[in-house]
Amino acid sequence: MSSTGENGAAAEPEQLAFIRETVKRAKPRTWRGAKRAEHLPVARVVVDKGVLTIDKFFDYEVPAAMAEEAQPGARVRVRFGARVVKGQREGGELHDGFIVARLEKSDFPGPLAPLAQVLSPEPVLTPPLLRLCRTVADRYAGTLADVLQLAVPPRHAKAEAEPSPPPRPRPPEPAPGGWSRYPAGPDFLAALAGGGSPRAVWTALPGPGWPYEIARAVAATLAGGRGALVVLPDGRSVARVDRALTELLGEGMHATLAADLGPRERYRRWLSVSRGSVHAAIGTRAAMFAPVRDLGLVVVWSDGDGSHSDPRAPHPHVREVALLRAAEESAGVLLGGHAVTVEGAQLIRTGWARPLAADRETVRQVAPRVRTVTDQDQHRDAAAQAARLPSVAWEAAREALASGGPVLIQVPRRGYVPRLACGRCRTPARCRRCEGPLEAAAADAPLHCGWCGGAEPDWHCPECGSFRLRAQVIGARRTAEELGKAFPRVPVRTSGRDAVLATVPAEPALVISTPGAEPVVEGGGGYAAAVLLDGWALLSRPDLRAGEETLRLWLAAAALVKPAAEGGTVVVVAEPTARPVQALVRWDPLGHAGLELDERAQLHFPPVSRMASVAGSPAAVADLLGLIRLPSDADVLGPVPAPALRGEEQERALLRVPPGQGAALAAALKAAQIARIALRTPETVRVRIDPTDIG
DNA sequence: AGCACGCCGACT
DNA sequence: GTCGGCGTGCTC
Repeated sequence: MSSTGENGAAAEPEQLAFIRETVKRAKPRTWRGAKRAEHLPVARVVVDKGVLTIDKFFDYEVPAAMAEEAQPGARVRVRFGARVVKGQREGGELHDGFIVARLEKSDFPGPLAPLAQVLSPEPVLTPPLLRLCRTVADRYAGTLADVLQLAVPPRHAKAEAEPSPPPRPRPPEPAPGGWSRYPAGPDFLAALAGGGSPRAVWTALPGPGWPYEIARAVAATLAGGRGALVVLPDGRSVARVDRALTELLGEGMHATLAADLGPRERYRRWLSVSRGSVHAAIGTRAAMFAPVRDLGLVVVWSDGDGSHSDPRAPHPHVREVALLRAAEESAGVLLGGHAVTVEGAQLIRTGWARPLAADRETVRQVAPRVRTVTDQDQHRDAAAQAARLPSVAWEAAREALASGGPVLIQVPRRGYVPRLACGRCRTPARCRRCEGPLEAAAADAPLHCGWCGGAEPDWHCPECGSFRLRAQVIGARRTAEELGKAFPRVPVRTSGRDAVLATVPAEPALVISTPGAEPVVEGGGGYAAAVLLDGWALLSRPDLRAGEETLRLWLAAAALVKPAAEGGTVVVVAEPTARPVQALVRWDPLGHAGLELDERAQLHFPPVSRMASVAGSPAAVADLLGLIRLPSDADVLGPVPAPALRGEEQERALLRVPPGQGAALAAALKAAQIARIALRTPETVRVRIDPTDIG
């Protein structure tokens, strides 16, 4: 076969793609014997190479032709892994990297290879961004290269060629607005405007005001001559703050770094921040690294939301990155939400942040009335019974619809797949032979075991003897169908995973939503009522955060309901004595977070202790645990069997250290990982600081 | 990761 | 004598 490509017409698409790629990107010359730059001839480079370049910088010679462009922060290509043949350096794979410094001389004893190419002189990796990425990598036992991938967006040449507008003018100091509802609110704004760095854990009042409060905090920071950054958990909340900022400051005063923009627009906006044209940035998770200059304020909204945790290694969390930035860049912090996380409560308790909350009287004025009801309380009405609505919930929904407002029904996610449990006492229905979960292919279909497949024709509950079964959670779709029958002639709208509604009209309707997908009522009036169904399903999840998370989901829904004075009612179907239920009834998220924090402290759980998980094959986990040199008062929990991965047996161990030793734990884990690579141990161990799924 | 260098057993 | 085993170490 010819190697010259005459058979190109028959080539596979991948080959064509490869050819196009190689043709498009000009091959950098070797710069063999080229003159080197006279001034600062050494470029220190962070090479964007996977795990194996264990966090080292490499020095390269700067050819004279690149002396001007090869500035710190610039993207470059370098040859890596070359070999020396007959005194000449040959080959070496091209890798992308960033210049971190220009130096007079290198401390590397051998000869330096020249930079292959300056991809772009744009100084994207600014010193503060580099410092932040280094700090985040250390905090999470990850590599700088991994964090850089999260922090610096891919280059888009056209976007880079466009000039950014001149720096935006500073807005005037805003009036306190909704912040005057919080005793410490006006002072908080004034401190930001005055160049101070106040740090607050903000319990946001229910209602539609919070995006405007965030916008005012941003405006105050800009007015004081500094920059501001806001990170929110999803696109809908970004859009709300985006609108509030535009209303308050006008067009073009902030950059919205949304994920759905396309690479060019995204990079264009990122550059407008990096170049200092725009002083405020908002966005979802990835925006946590936005290179806002002279940062005066970082805002994180709803820091308990799971999407603030980055799924990519080393899994940095928006709140933690925000706190690291605030410390490093002397910025203020606003950690806000309708709920308060345990981490927020801890920041208050240690004195690092101040609580920013309204007094009880104000809360009473704006919060809806909350009632609890157990789901044993069945309604007499046949339709309500079919919809499994307790009578209190049924009445509340009926009255709310009659009053002319929409009613929100929150249903835990699960779809149609029924996981069965005892209809009376909620004990999961299990197979008598293998303890596997019992399932039914359809409602009224015969029972069988989900593990061994055996039939279970005459099940009864081993705990209470009941013969009644029910699906553990009825999904949003089926709830919608059944409620539609229960309330004929009332429109039913659903919002969930696949189709999330941003808003619903302020008219009678049943709005069925999974937690976190609740639409906002147009016009700012709010729902007339909300019914929070199947609370037990949220509360009984085997997760350390189940209580905290349930309260967060409930408060987020309840915050969309009208104040009690305007008839707003929330009915939560759950055991009334449960702590999150109590906290919802009293609308006391801060108190709840404090109690949770006490409990975590007692049990030596995070965030009072710092934890890390190590997962992999039993041999690999044992190997790492044998190598690691942990701080003396560290605990090793496990290893225990974990769910198989691609059919491979897996184990997981948890490492735990007391407060203040998180950095030591991360360092020990990183050292052990490096040692394993050096010893050429084949199987990798997945290390995760602050694991999210601990039962 | 690749890929070379390096120091001990059976072969043309 | 040499070819080659993959242990060990490096990549600017």
